[in-house]
Amino acid sequence: MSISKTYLPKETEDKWYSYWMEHGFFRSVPDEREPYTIVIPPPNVTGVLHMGHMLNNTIQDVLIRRARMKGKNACWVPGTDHASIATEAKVVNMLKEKGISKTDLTRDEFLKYAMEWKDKYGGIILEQLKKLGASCDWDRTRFTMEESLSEAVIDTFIHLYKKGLIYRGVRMINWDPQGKTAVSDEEVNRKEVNQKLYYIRYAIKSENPKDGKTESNPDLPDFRTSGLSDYIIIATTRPETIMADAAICINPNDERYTHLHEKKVFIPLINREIPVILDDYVTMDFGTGCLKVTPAHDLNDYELGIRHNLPVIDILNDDGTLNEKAQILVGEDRFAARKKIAALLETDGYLEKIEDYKSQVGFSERTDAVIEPKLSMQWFCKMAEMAKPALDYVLKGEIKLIPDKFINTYRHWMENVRDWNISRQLWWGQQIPAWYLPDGQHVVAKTREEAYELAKNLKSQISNLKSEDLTQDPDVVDTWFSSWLWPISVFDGFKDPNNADINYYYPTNDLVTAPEILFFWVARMIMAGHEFRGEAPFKNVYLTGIVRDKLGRKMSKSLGNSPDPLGLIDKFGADGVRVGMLLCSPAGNDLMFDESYCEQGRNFANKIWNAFKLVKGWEIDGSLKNENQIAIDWFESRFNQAMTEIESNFEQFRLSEALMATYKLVWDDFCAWYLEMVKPAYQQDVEKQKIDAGTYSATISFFENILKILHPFMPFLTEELWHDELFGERAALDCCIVAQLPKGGQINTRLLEDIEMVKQVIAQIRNIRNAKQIPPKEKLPLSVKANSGVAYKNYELIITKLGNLNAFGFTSDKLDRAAGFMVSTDEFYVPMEENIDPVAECAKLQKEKEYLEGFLKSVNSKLGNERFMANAKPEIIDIELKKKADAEAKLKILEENISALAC
RNA sequence: GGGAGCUUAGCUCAGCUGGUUCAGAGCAUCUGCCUUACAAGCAGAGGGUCACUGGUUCGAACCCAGUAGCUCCCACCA
Repeated sequence: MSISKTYLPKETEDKWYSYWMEHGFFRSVPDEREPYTIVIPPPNVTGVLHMGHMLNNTIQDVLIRRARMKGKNACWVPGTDHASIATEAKVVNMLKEKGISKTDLTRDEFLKYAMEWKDKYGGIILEQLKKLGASCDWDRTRFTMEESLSEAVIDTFIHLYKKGLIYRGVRMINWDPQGKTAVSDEEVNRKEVNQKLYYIRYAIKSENPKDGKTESNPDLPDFRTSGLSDYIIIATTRPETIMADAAICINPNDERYTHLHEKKVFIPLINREIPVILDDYVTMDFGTGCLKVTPAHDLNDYELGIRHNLPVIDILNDDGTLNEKAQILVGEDRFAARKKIAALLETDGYLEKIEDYKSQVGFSERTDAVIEPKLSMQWFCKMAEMAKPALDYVLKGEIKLIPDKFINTYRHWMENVRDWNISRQLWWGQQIPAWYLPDGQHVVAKTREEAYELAKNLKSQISNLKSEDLTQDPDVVDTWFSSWLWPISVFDGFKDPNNADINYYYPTNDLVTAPEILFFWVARMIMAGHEFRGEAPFKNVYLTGIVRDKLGRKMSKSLGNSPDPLGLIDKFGADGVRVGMLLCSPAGNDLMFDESYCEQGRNFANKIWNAFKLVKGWEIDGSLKNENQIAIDWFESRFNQAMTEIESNFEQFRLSEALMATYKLVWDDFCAWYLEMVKPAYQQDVEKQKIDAGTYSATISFFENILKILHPFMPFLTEELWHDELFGERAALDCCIVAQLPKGGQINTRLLEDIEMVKQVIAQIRNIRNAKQIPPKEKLPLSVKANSGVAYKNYELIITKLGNLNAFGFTSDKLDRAAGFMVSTDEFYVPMEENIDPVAECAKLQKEKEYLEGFLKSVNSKLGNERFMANAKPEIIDIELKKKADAEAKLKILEENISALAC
């Protein structure tokens, strides 16, 4: 049979994924084994796979596969999030394209469209995850808006309401005029924006009617010509809100304005009279020291308004246009109005000046619209009480954040947490289970019937209240109010709090997610875990970095700098991409992604494929003796050593280092050294090189173990090779995916050290070839003058083979006419036909000597330092003493050689 | 404005309790090789003022202080 020259991922990936599915390897049901559980951070149901998902899910899959191979009952629960704002926006757009407006539809009609749309386009992302090799238990796929999960949301709402943790209140909220919904503080991105600061004149109401402006004489004074000083100037970035002004505020200590105390002023253009109030909230040295107070459109102004009992005049519609309360520019968008009002003010002489100004403006995370502070009746969830235990889990280490630098951030947030605005003015989501009576009172209940029963018992209940008189709150809850239940709800822990699944799988083990949602999601899951199960929902939270491009920019659709993940898989194979993602993802740091990492991954897959091809081509000759025992013993030790390194890396979630340790073990130790040591030598006269049975079986066994440790990183390639007849007959269920990782074994450190020396000898021989332009095929002789304790005789075969020698001998004398080198204190000579250039040789030795002398000097100064001897740990001193002895021994030999060369 | 973190080779990063011949890895680069598994490869090599300045210490990439640059989080100065 012919084996392809390179590994061809396309021929294996779908095949093995289907095979794993068919044989139920991803399936998990509770049993007597120890569980290992991960719940996926549910991607948006309408989302498509991006690089962040690739990273995140590669990590989860590596963890889950490794747990499976360590004998645990590994369960990875997949699913999607209904993502109310994002999905509703998409559905609204889709309808708009069809010429349907959301406002023309009833709630039920809209939801029907949305559900159809979700069924058609939703969940694509889960199919994409399969291409990556994600070994989720697909039978457990959940959706945050499916019936039982929604029911959990409603039940928890009612539970928290009864407990007094959910309340309704008027609050200044972040209004997204584009999404027409409130968003939480955390969903507002503040960005610095170049703005204008408008200086506007407000006329002061005169006590004396003859002086000018009074209520009865509200004609506009002409500031341009009158030279009147009976006005004050305020600075604002939002001139379009002057019509909503309720007062002008000055600092009571501001001496410039004492004459304004108790005065009133007129709002320009509309000439509404407002008072001048005093509050030391106003900074005297900012702007003009006069602040226009607009309670309806600014949080601080709102609070000022409450303190001073000011009216709230809301001049904006929900879509950001001005309403009739503005009196002028009604119907204009807020930004258009800003420009127009500036022009009006200018025309009428109210505009003193305009300055450039930079300030922070809030943008909606979902729609990127400028957030409008707006007063609104909203539902809130009290946080302080729930935050306390959630903080303790992390501070006490019951939940570990990896990397731990996030603990500080977490603490800061939890200690300063604000109540959570959980209502959203949308239809796509779980509708708030609150019911309003015609008189405005409300009850909270799961169904209309229950609500009616409660309503009937209210004190001030209207006579003849009918069930139909109740109207349910039209809003839905924030998406996070369903996803915070995820680790519990996926196991039906609300509907059936004592079921076998939840008891077995909860708390889950590791959570892999992005630091961006540490508060949105992780913190709240911890709160919910504590509140509803009395237990943390997971033990470790691994926070991945943000995938950025080579230039360090966040990958985004608008920048177009994100590669298509499926395109990458197509190009480099899923295994190659997985390796590529991990190679550039140091724990907890952002990663600068570049395709070349995937290329490296693909090359690695190819390397393994070719190693397989080599071994596959071997034929056993039973009559041959095994002469490779040393190589076999060495690799076994090396393998066991690497296993402990890899294990330790995994324990610390250093996945990229675990991968690198594996990479080097396979590429360097196995392919470049071990296989080269044992592979049958090139023989021209023999038809086909053969191998002895002992070496063959050892190599096969090594290879199989290598496939196992590679599997979590490269599941497809390893499964493909696993089933080759090279490894013998396999039963249908004997798959790499469920193979058990080898247990660690003996590590012969002496042998490992010796082989390191041997490698150096071989490298030096190759160096001589390079330097002297000797072709690799030409065999060379080598003589050893062994001064250290290394038994080179044992390694004669290896050195002869890899150095391509024709003679390997020992000598007690230095050789002339030979290229020499040293490894540790041992001397090696490659006799040469030609004369060695004594000058060059001498220079080389002199250089080495100088280095050693310098080194020895520093060691000696340490050893001669009383304080060092007094303070350093004994083992450090021992090391220094050994350094000294080694250096001295080597120096002695060098000096002899130099004098022998007579230079 | 407040807080956290980062700065080590061209790139991405290790460097764990201050002490191995400690300045490392992978990639990239350069040189030589189409050697019978692999040119997506093999064999070698070069490459660093550990951001800067001081301090502590017998000893500092590592601890401390300051400076510069970058990143992130939080925050209501119109």
